[in-house]
Amino acid sequence: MVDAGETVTLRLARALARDGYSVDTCRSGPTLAGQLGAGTYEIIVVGAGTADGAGLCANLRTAGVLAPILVVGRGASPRESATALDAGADLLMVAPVDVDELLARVRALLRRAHGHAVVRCGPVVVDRVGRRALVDGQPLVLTGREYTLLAHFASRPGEIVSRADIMARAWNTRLAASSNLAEVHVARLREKLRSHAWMIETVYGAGYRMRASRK
DNA sequence: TCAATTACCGATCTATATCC
DNA sequence: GGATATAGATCGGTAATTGA
Repeated sequence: MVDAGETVTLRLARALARDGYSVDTCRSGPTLAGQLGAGTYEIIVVGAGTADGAGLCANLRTAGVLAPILVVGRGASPRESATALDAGADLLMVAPVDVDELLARVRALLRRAHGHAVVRCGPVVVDRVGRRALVDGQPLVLTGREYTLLAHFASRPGEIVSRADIMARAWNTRLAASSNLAEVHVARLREKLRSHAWMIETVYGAGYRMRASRK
């Protein structure tokens, strides 16, 4: 999420995080360019406080960024809207933005970009667009962090996921590496998986591995 | 030494009650 | 009826303890 107006950004970012999204924020296009180098994003939201939203869109597209871009404008005229869309924006919303509508637009853009992306790993099914998870067809009630962790594991079955990777994905590495947050949340996730807790296997000294079936 | 578990705390959200 | 205040619930985090 790019926005120079921090108050608005924080409010929307908080709403997105509450909905289970992992959110990075930055205040300008150049800052975003640096962050894009460090990782990939499923969607980019350009806030109303950004000086040149259309220009930023154009730069992102020129740089080869394919992720959907949602631009929040300040009462944009039809001409300004057209400029932003032509520059590479996928959707334009006019501030002030209703948070529920923003979340719905984000989901819609992700649907358009990915289709109904469903990740399956044995009895676990993760709907990445609907942000739901099922085990043996039964819905799992997960918090945002727990969902992020499960989706991350499920998309890498059989692959060792290090704690550093977990921290980077779910916490954007903003916390100290000495924190045992990953352990705590994995434990909570296992608790909710109940009889399927075996699916998250500890790889001593390396991290965790998601297994689709018992050995 | 590393990983798992548990208890506890603070921040935030939500539902309900009260007041104007 | 709408706005505001309050209490309880929930979530995310830290720290301490235990076990392999």
